Amino acid sequence: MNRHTPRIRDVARVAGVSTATVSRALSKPEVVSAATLEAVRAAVQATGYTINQSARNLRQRRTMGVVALVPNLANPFFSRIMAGVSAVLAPAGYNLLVVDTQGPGVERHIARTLDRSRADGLLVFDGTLPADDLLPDRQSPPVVMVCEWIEGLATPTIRVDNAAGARLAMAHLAGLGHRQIGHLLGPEGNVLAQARAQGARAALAERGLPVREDWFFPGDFSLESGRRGACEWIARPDRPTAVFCASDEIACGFIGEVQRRGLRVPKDVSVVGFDNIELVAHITPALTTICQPRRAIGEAAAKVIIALMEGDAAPGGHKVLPLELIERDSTSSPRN
Amino acid sequence: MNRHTPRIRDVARVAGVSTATVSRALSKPEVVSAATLEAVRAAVQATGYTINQSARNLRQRRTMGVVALVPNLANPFFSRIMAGVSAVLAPAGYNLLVVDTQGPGVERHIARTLDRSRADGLLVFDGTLPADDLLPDRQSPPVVMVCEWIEGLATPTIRVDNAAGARLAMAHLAGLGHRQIGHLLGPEGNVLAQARAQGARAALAERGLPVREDWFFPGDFSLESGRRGACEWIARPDRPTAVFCASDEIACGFIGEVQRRGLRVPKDVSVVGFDNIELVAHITPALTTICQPRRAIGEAAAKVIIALMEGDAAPGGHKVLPLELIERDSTSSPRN
DNA sequence: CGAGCTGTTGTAATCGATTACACTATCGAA
DNA sequence: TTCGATAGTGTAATCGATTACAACAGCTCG
Repeated sequence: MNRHTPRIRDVARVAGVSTATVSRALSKPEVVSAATLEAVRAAVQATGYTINQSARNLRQRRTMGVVALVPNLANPFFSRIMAGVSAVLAPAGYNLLVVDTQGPGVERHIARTLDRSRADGLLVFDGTLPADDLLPDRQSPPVVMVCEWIEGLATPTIRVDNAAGARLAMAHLAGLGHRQIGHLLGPEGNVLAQARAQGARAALAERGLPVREDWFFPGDFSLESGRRGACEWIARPDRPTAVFCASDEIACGFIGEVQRRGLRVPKDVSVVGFDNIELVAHITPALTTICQPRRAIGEAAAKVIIALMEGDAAPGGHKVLPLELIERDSTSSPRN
Repeated sequence: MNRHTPRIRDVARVAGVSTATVSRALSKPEVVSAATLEAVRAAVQATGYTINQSARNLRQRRTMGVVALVPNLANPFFSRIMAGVSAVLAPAGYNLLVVDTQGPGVERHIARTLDRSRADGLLVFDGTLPADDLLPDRQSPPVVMVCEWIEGLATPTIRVDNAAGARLAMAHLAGLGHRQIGHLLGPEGNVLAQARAQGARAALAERGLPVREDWFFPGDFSLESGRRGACEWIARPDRPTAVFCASDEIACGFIGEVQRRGLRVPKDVSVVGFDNIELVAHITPALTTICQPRRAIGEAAAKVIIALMEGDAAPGGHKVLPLELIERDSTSSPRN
């Protein structure tokens, strides 16, 4: 019958009221009379009307969209956080847009998202973005940093205390009797990696244990860098009896290579990871690791950005979620 | 200075031209004179103008958005596919919206996305959605099924030949000399799980090997279901000497539990997975698995949906991407 | 009985870009 | 010189909902 999708005008005609009334019936039902409300409902049914979001967005000057800027979408670390974000955003009527900050020519694309007509809010998971772009001004939507942060940028941040997590790990290893403890680092410029390394150094120093830079192996959070770390670790004549890895993926890569070389975990080396991704409970040995409440991080981030978008000026600012050491089978007392 | 964000009218005034000209200068530069183009460019610079997407969307009757309906966002299997999708969508100017099809009350939310004013295209990763909702009509945007599909729904689909993948796995195990081969199933209603199970059965039958239903262990793609499968497998007096798992996560859960019980892989049981997620190359033993080209799947899906959105009526329809068995260390000849 | 509410509805302006159509200037061909 | 084609630009309608404002009915209160 209708050659095009029904508009609010069609509903109004069928219901015998004005478009204003239809609009009100749909968005604030409490201001229209019961009879009219019913008529509108029926007309909506009859016409199969669905609202045109673009028109509403234009008029209301918002997009109902939240953009998540994620460094490397392929990293499974983010998936559970995203699930948490989505679980809060969706019921509130917001759309979750995902943008990968890696890859060629993304700068342009990111810049595009940074204005209000694109998104009402921004969740930034990447601490390496140029801080200038994220400064709050009239043009750009509110920003919440998640996990990572940018030094000197005062923006609400949801994160964990990474240094404290590193201390937990080191305390656990030291408590088991290890006195020679190394660290597999995350990527050089990364704030998480830095905080974890700094926490590890501090924990060693506090206990009077050696802080040897040649036991801090370079890496980048990836499996492959864990594997390389294992090669370097093995090659060292005086190698640490335990290592704390800046991520679970590093730990998996490390353990895999160590085992492939015929050594045993935890017998020959104890290993602690960071993140507690699902899988590490099931590898052999099950990985002792620092558990990040990933879903809670996502949920918290979503709640804060919603509060900001809906006008709450100061919705709590920085939020630091608790970390926890999960002891499994990859750590034990050193051999002797 | 300006109390509000600059509009095209402001640019027009500064450049001394009409809004129509500004619009043309920005979207089809070839139709305006070089001088005007330059003036507009300068004016855009001067005013800091950025286009208002909502207005453009309203007028052009599109949203530049593609929605991905994903069952369980937390599943790392999807992350690399999403990276592929994003890598194609972003340069083409489309936004990627992600919706989790699990969780409470999502039906309403999904329904909302299914009209043209919300998204220009739909990528469906969930084969359990009601087929009716996805039937193409004037109201709903084009749909591409990815990985999973819905029986009887003629919609372009990007997938792999799951049954063939299962055959590859079984052929590999049979080739090693196994004659008692089991299968850890995916979730019951899932088309992927069904296709893989059916392929596994067929491969066994073709070779005259026993097809024993009690060697088909129930599961749901998860690590935990792999662990449970291992418990059941161990409890069986006459257990198969090899198992093919419907996903890598199942395989990891299975291997972990088997090893925890003191048995060895592949000595006591050979294991083949499905997907080739990054991690399984690094566990011990490295997992032999069927490699899905996940990034390529994402890229292909994005290309097809773009073609559909831009009007190509028949952009190739079904596309089946190649699978490959990757032999690692979790499979060997049976003990005797 | 009239002023002042309250509750309900309609009219029309508005959000900001795109684009159909009309118009002018310029140039080559007849 | 005139006609037509072409290139470049402006005017104003349009996309579809929201909402400021006004209008009006029915009531209460003095």
